[in-house]
Amino acid sequence: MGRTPAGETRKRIFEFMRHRLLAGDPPTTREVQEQFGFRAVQTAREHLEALVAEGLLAKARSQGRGQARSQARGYRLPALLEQATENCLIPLLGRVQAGGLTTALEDPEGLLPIHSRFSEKELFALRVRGDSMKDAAIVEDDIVIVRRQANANSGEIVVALVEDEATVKRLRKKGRRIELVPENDAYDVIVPDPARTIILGKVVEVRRYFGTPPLIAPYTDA
Amino acid sequence: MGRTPAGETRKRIFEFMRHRLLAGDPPTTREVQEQFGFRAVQTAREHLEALVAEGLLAKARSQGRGQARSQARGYRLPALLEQATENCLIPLLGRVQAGGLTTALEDPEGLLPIHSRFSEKELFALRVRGDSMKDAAIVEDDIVIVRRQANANSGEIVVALVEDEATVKRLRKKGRRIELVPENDAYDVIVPDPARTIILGKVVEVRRYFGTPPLIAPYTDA
DNA sequence: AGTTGTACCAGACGTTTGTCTGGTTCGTCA
DNA sequence: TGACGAACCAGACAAACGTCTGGTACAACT
Repeated sequence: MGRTPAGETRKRIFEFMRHRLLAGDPPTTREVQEQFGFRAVQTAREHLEALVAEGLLAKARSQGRGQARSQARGYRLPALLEQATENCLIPLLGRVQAGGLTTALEDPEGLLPIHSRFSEKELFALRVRGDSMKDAAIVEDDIVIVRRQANANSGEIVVALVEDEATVKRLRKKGRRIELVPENDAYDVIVPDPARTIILGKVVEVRRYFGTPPLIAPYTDA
Repeated sequence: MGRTPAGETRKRIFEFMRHRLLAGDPPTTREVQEQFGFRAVQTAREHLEALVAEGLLAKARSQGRGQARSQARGYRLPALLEQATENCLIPLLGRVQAGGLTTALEDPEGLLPIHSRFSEKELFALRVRGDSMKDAAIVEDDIVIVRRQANANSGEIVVALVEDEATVKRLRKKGRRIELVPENDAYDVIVPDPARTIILGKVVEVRRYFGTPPLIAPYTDA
């Protein structure tokens, strides 16, 4: 029977699917059936296939062999399919004061879940200490997300290890020399000894959380 | 045969699972088997069950009835299980200049994928225009993530609709009156007409992207 | 030499789950 | 009034998939 107003149930089903899929828990056809009180699997299936036809859902490929049948729990969000490098966990390193090179990078608060175009392995996050980048709108307790790279262009904001201390500054190249420029009149430009300075990476993102701290997963792997 | 050095394959399997699960595409036991070239399903299964025993993986509950059997593609990341309200898509609204109340909130750039403790429905994101919050380290083109709420405490940063224009300011309450305080000496405090002012929500997060823009999903639903 | 533990293999059983065939009810439009 | 499509239902088949039983090979320790 055409019980519901037309497309109304369909929309609710899409919302349900979207939530489950974003949670990483793809439902089966029968779970959809039960969720919406259908007495036939086929009803749920027809709605789902209609959503696929509309392009709102996608079905996971049956990788490899025959393709007649889809896989179990195989509905996906098409937008997420395109961007494989979506969800990842990157180490969030605490505010480092000093210490050796290795210790400077091994004080993890945990793993920060982010969405990024970059590959997970080339990223890490660092909590900012001090106000030397105040005029670049980066302040104490901000989290900078850093892409590991040994070089950067002049003008980019980088994380550098100077004399075993990690610091966030704007990079300025003068010929073959480099300078680390704070964005705060109260601080002086650092002209580091190249032999004792390593560029850890380039800041690709800044985040600041008010009130509620970010979701952080416990640090598990190395 | 004890081919691999001990725990080496196990670690690689965990990495594989983690990637697949974060991508929202949980593998089957047999997919793990093929991925690692095992000739028996059981081998993959034993590794997976070992990871569950170590607490690195979890198995999805067979919700409801008997619990003897797990569901298909049922391995999950335990950290993600605990926090159901993880992954969500929130509308990113463009920089609004003017326009009616409704139009002010309906100029979506797309859907921004984020991880948050808040429920998806109470959140939206807004691109910041102008430098009136410069001293609070919020500048042009920043993205503020806002939790919808009609009231806020004094001192919190809010998004308010004043005379049909959306604006980010710090809220100050003076008795029954409210003030919207810019954090920039070049601007004056706004003492808005309460009848023509609505607090849209409170800023819970600020983001700034350098170089590479954020991942944004196309706007689909209403 | 025996024991123990890890990593692996072969094959099977039974549930889960996608898919199919065929049917009903209702609203809409010609 | 009939045709048609949308939404729904009943029941079944077959592939996918978790799980089990019973094995082998090898290293480490006693």
